[in-house]
Order: sequence, then C-alpha cells, then structure tokens
Amino acid sequence: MVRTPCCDKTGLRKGTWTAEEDRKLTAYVTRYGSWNWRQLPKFAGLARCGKSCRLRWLNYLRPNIKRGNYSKEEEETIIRLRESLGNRWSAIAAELPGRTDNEVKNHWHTTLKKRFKRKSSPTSTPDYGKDKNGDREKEGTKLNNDANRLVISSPNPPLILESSPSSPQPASSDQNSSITADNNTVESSRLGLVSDDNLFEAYEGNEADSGSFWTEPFFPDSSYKWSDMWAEFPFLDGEILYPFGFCDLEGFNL
DNA sequence: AATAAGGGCAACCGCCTGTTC
DNA sequence: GGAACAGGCGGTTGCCCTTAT
Repeated sequence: MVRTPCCDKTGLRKGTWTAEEDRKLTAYVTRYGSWNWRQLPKFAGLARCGKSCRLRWLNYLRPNIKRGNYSKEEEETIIRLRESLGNRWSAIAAELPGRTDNEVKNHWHTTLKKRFKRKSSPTSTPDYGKDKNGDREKEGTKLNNDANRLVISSPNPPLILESSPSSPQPASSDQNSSITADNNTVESSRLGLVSDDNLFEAYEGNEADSGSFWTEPFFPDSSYKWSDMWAEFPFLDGEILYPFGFCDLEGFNL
C-alpha cells in the first residue's frame, strides 16, 4: 500500500520549537482540542508537521505532565515493568501518572539502564535519587536547555485546569472540556496562558479523570462564539483559522 | 580559559495498528 | 475485503549543556 506522507514536507519547520509556536499550539489545542492532528497545524498557523505538533503537545505542552526528578518508587516501577513488559514504554508510562512514554524511555536509556546493569551485578547497588551530576537538578527547579524554559518540579498533587467560566468550554473532550494540568510546570505561564489573562482556572481534581481527555474525539461546542477567541488570544492576531469551515456550522455562533 | 568528552533530552523517522469508507 | 488515512509507538538522532582535562 502506498502511504501518503503524514504531511507535506515542503516549507515545514523542523527542530526545536519556539516559544511562539508553543503558544500557538497550546492556545489552539486548549481551545479546540486535537480534532485532527494532520489538519491542526494549518488552522493553528503553524508551519509544522501534524505529527510534530502531536508529539510536542503530548510530550511537552500537555498540562498534566510531571517533570523533573524521578522518585525511587517511579524508577523501581519503570525497572519492574520493563522486566515484565519489555520496551513497551507507553504501557510503562501509563503506570506513572504525569510521565510520558518519551520521557520514560529517555530516562531508561540515560540513567536506569546503567543502574539496572549495576544492580544486576552482585557487587554494586543502585544509586537511586542521584543523577549523574549528583545534585545538579536541585529539588524543585530545573533549568532546561532553552534559557526561556524553567520547569519546576513539585511534590504537590497535579492540578486540573479548565477554561475560564466566563468563556465557553473548550470543545475538546469528555469530562468534557476539562484539561488536566500540573503545577509542576510553569510552561503555561511562560506561554502567557495562565494567571493574568485568566484563560485557565486551576482547581484540584482527580488525575484519573483526565485520562480520556486525550483519547476522546473532539466535538465543537455549539455555544462557543468563535470570534471571542481573538479576545482571549490577542497574541495570535488572527493567525488561527476557524476549523470546521468545511463542516456543517449550524448552531455555531460565527 | 579553551577544548574534548559524556550525558540528557527534545524531536524526528518509519513502521504498525485501528478506523472509516 | 481492501484501500486510504490518522494516530500511536519505539528506535534513533542530534543539539546543547555540564564536567573533565
């Protein structure tokens, strides 16, 4: 079977995401959900492959991602599950709330694999709780490669964020429209999507509730006034196209 | 201080699977 | 039943930072 490329490669950016791209993607997915990753970049005003957008969202921008140091329990879980499941990173990550398969995979290859080998050796013990740089990653904060990127890890339970009550519910999901977020990251703040502009309102919730958000189909909220979006995302300045222009828009408040 | 080496992690690539028509 | 498509997954790469020399 001849497969079409996931996207037209011409003119698409690759490599590290910029803060502006992050803002656009976050704003779009937060508001409209991931109704179609392949089409999404076009509507979100991004010169990126849809798969790249998906990966960026799932592994980095998604609000309930836990970042930073792994606990001893988490590392033991990874090692134990890998022994039983093999390299099924997504299955392993599913047992670690807030961790992504990519992150778990990276952590295994960069850290745990070595520890595991040493642990297997009868003369050595694993050095849990200490990375290769000793205490390089201080408790609570971590400076990432990107100077603009400050990630804060915290032992607090994750928060679930949802759109401001004053604005329509994001047409994104099941539990419907609530998205989960973690106060471990200040990424959203960096993106200018929280706090001052009141786009998100944090509240506590059951993390398990967020699970299907990412898998449920996206249904547009018929009550939403699309034009209100520009007021909420002034920085986008009209760069995002309305989705569903090709759909039955009956009931939409365009 | 300069450079090399090593390591962490974000992102890409290509294949697989599930769904729709 | 099969083609086309989208999403998911794991392997791998390459950039950039830290540490060692």
